[in-house]
Amino acid sequence: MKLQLVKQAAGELPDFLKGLNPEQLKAAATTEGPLLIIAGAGSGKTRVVTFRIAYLLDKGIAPYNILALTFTNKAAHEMKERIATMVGDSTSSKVWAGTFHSIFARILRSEAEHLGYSPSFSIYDSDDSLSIVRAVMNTLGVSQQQVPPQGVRSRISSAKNQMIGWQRYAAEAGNILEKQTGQIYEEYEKRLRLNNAMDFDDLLINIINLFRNFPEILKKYQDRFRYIHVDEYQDTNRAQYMAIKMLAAGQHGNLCVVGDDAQSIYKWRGADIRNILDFQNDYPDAAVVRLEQNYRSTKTILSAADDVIGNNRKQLAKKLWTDNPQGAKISVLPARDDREEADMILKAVRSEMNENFLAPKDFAILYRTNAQSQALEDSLRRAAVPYTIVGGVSFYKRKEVKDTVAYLRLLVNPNDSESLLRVINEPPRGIGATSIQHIRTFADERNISLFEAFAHANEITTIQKRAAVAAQTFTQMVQRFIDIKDDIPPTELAVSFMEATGLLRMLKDENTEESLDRWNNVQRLLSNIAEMTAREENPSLEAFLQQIALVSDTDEADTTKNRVALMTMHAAKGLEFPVVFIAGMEQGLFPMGRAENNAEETEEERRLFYVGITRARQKLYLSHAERRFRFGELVFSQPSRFVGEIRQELLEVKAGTMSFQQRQAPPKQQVDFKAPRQPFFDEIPKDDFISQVPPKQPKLRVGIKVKHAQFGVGTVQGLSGEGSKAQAVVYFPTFGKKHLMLEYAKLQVMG
DNA sequence: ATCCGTGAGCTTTTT
DNA sequence: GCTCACGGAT
Repeated sequence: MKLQLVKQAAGELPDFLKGLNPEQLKAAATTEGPLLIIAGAGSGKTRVVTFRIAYLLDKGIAPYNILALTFTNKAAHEMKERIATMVGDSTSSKVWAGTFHSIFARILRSEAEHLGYSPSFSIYDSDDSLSIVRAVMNTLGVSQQQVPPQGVRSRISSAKNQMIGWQRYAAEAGNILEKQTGQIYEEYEKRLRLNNAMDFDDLLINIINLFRNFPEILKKYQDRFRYIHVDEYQDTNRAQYMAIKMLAAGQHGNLCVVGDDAQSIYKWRGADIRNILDFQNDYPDAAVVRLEQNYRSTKTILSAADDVIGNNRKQLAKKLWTDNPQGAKISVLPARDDREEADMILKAVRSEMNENFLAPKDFAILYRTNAQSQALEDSLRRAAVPYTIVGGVSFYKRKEVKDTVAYLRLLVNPNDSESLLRVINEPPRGIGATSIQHIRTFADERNISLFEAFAHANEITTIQKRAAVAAQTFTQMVQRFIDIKDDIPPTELAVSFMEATGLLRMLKDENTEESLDRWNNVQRLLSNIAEMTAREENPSLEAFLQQIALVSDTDEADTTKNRVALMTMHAAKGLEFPVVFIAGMEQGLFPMGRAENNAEETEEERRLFYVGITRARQKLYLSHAERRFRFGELVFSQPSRFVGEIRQELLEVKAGTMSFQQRQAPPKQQVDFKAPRQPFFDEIPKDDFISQVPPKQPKLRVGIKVKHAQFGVGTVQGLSGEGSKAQAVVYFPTFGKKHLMLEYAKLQVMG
């Protein structure tokens, strides 16, 4: 009966939908009204959503009537690409597909004036917002020693995600800490406003404010977005939930959400799993489709995932199954320490490559924290196995890149005082903290922006003439570029502006390996602008800045290259690999220490493990170390309880130097912390070690070559003073003559 | 203003 | 083990 219905429907459906299974087909073809797709790991979720959109287009729905919201740029790109292969580039590119933040930023930019922002508002990332919190704390006289700024920032952010403004936050503040946070919150918000800037949270909140206060604008977007898709719905927070609800409340309101409650791993960032659990309450007439057939993994891997997630309580009913073969058992690799763990993984990679004809790109090594990548990298590098780190320290977080971005922001948004302060002494312009303080007071008194105050520095009696001249010279330089901003192409503008700032010159003149690296990074950013100019229809510096504010390195990871991928399990969501390693399966690390005694957090960690397991198609390895370096200290730990949640017959322990059984049975000899420690790694013989300690005072003479940490190699030209007053005059080819205090400057005598 | 050493905090995870 | 703010010294 049901099958017949499907068949009937299928008769009218375009051919390309025929490759779908009945559930997938239902999900793709139910285009009207609210729809909840509960999509288990590896059940073809992305495929279904892209087919659904292709189907809508095929039915004649205009591409700009379709909205698809994702969490990462990567997911959005992938979706667009897949749609493009089905309907062509020109149609696909008109579909509104992007991250919450980028789509909302785009809308906000065209509606900015309604909310009192200018369209060229700056977008602050979490580092920027942290430094504003710090600055605010300084002006309010709150000690950063007593109140960690990081904590303040996260309290503010989580308040914003729950749409609690500073007024309400302050009113409801119970303890001193909250009252203090409330004050900082207020000042923080005011400063962002003055700077014509939004943080990530504002991009969501301001959309809601816009829709709330301007019904006609809301209606415009409700009419535009007739078909709304939300990916990873389980990860939406309160604000995202509200925004979606408002958009879908219009006369069209065809809302399709896709998610898997078992893969909710962003609670810490404000994700509210209730949003998906309660979808059917919010939309009583919602259709529900469960995608339960897994096309990705072996039976073994799926059973393990099932064993693990079964220990969580709150779940939507679903049962994943697969037609795939049973597959190999899951290997457990017990190691003595993190280095041995890395070596065991390396060994396994090599033998898998040889035995199963796999290439580096078929492997992923996943871990809980980025810090774990170090040992793994070392191992792979030594063995010359090509690898790539996904995520990690972002290109856009490097100082010189942030400085360049700040310069460019200043160009499009001179009100952006944070950016001004960031770059004012980069290169040094002789405007010190005291002068800046006075200029700031001047700005506050006249209620003008810091930039304007800088421009009128000559009227400020409290600062030195030299500083005033420097301040004005700087603003005049920036102003010259602001004046021609719209008359010349963005790339040309950016390049000549950056030349004029002196930043490039400074880096070049420093002429060290690091500074040339930095110079290159600035150039790379500039060439990104050129790239965008070539790609976009009407390129602008504003658009470029908005775009880079919202991309992460995870999005840029080049998976096309044939390399072993290293990343956190969070970064791995949505990906799949034939062979997956999960490293660091230890109590205190995974689950994290703080989660161990907290049921909810343990459940979230468990979901993260579930995500990790289900990335694997054919083979899964779990490794753990008995001890590892954390915070520069050797830490001992037990194997993770999560490993024990997988039924024994699915596991196979690869004996390392010690067998798993030995450590699982209560060891006869508990590790005695007072006992002399086992030699760790290849211990350095004592004599060698001592000989490496440099003598307290290097024996310097005139004419000898020395090495300085910053200036490099130079020649000693003179010596003076004794004991703590001892000084040397050293000539460095690239830096010239330097007077150095021997007590501080650690000079190495060159052999 | 700039350079250096010190000590605290950091490691969850990201748009 | 690393990074960053801070303080002391020049």
